[in-house]
Amino acid sequence: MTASPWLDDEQQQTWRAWLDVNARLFARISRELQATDGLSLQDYDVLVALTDVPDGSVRMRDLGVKLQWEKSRLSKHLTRMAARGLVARRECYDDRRGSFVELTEEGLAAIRAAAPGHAALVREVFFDGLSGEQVRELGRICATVLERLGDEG
Amino acid sequence: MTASPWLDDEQQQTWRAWLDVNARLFARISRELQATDGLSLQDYDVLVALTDVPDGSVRMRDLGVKLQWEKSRLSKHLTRMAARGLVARRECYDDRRGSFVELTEEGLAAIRAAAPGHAALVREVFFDGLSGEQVRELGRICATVLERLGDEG
DNA sequence: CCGAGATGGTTGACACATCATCTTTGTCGA
DNA sequence: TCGACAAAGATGATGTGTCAACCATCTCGG
Repeated sequence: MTASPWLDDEQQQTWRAWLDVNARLFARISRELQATDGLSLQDYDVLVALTDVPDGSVRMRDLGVKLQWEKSRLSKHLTRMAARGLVARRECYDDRRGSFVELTEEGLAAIRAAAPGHAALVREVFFDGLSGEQVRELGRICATVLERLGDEG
Repeated sequence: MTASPWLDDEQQQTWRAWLDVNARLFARISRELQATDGLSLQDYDVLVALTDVPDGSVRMRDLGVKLQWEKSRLSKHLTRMAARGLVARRECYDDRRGSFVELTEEGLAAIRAAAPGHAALVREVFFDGLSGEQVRELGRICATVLERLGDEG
């Protein structure tokens, strides 16, 4: 903290490239997913999280932890998804404050339809240009930064 | 396209880590900037773009190209920023459809106040954990992906 | 058992992004 | 020069994220 706070040229350049890649990657994938499957990237994340558990049913609270979403964000997004029939809410009898979210038939169909195209796109724009060693290095880099960000985001 | 569209385990893991890093990094930096300087990351980007030019005055159109923002996004954001006194609009006499945006004293003061802390935070959570070689490799990776994304985002 | 505080979830106000559409103005070829 | 088309920017509708406040319920120490 005593030294200059500034980034050197190389860092500056890398940082801008990082931001740029992310913005474009996100925009591209998100637009594609919306156009071909009618899902937002956030819908996709929720559906994936729900298919990750055996019976497709999770407590809101746990879903929030898993996705690292604020509770109000989760609540509102699920309301919208429920209105579209992709998920359903179920009461929680153990803890009457709580509630479960479960995958509907429609939601399952949607994620099944979207997943292959999504994965293919990610490969096409991201992984197909990188060597195995680059992918490993990138994995290490991300792990390092995640560590520095701490357990709380 | 004939092969399986899926990602292998290593790719899967790296992809999730990448998404996670981005979400958290963005959240952290954005929250910090808002809390300490009252600026959103988007405000910051606009102000940086304006300080990049000698007289702190740019055509909307050029600003849009530089930031890669949709024109309506730019228009609305600048309206909000102008209402807060960070920027001002000026007429364009060459092309009467157009308009200029210029940095105000307040805007300049805001970016000057915010920049050091922002840069320090980026270094702290991002670069300080990485070796020079990792930074260079990351730069190459970003460049590759940017290329694959094409000139249009 | 009770009351203070923590927790789960929803809601309202507002910041922000996107899409479609509109107005004004510029451009360029017939 | 005029008329079609493109470009610059603003705007309204809608979807989404954040923050703060809220209600209901749970938990736990006294």
